[in-house]
Amino acid sequence: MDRKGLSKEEVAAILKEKGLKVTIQRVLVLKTLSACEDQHLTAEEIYELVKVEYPEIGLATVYRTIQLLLELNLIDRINLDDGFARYEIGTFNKGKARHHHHHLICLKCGKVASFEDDLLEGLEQKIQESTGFVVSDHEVKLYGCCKECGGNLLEKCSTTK
Amino acid sequence: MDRKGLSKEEVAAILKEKGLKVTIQRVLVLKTLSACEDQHLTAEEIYELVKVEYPEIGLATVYRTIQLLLELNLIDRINLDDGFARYEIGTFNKGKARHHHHHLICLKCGKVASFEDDLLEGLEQKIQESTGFVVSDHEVKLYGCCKECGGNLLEKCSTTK
DNA sequence: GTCCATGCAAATGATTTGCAGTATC
DNA sequence: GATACTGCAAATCATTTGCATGGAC
Repeated sequence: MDRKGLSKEEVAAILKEKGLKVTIQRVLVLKTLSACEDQHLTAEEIYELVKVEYPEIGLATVYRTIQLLLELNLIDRINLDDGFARYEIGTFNKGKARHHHHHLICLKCGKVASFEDDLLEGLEQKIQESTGFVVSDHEVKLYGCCKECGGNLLEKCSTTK
Repeated sequence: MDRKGLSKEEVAAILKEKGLKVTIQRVLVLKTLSACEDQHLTAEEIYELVKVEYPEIGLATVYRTIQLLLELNLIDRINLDDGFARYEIGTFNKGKARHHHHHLICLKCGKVASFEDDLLEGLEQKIQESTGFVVSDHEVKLYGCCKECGGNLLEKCSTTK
């Protein structure tokens, strides 16, 4: 649990910098998201993880904290159409308009990998010229079959999200 | 309401071809989606539209029909993160793996425009080479500001979804 | 000490489901 | 005529909210 990600002190500093009151609950939620930055956690999962260190926390607080962190652009919301919203820590890109992560979703095992790339720079330009729509951000989901599943969609394997 | 899209007969033929029992409710749901192909309707909106022609229909039937049409790949689900799932008639591309529509979402007026394009052909190749992930489909959302809103995100205007 | 944040329980709201009646094939 | 589909009402379940208490500054 304490293997990687930001320390409590670093997380507290971020909250303070954003003008937020620093509470144990907020620190732990953000620290958990930071430690699990490759995991796309649901609110319920965050709740369970934080409870390990601080069993008194309520689920409603987790939801309220998530809401707050979203508004501050500290975290991103992802929707994998399985009935849960999922969250991951933001990219902290300096200055520029916020960019979401992009995701590779394996249709066989359900695994989700993130990747970071300004894939669509040329496209945004093209769209703007042809439609007048000015693109400020994009979100991309790629569906297919991961290496471990062998690129073959016909077999079955276990699910990890 | 009867302006464009498929006729009842055409819709009935599609259902029959898929091996489904042809009922008034199914015909009207699919016909409505076809008539509003540029509108990204919610289940509730479909319900209201079908009720005009067939007031006895129940909301549960609309949901069950949508589910069915999704499984048959006749329609696509889109999520604009506003708490509703939205639906649009599929692209009917012959043979090939299914491709979602892509969407331009105006952050100012909320308008959503669709566009169809194999934007990411090169990228899919690149990803496959570097990660072993075989991409079979992609979904892209572009956020920004539409022509009518003047590409300036600071003003306000009415919302149409 | 003030005011905001929290925990609990109750409310909300989109979507799903059970069941008895009804329509399609 | 058998079976699958429908409508209604009740159930579900993620998320939100009201309110009294507790904690951060």
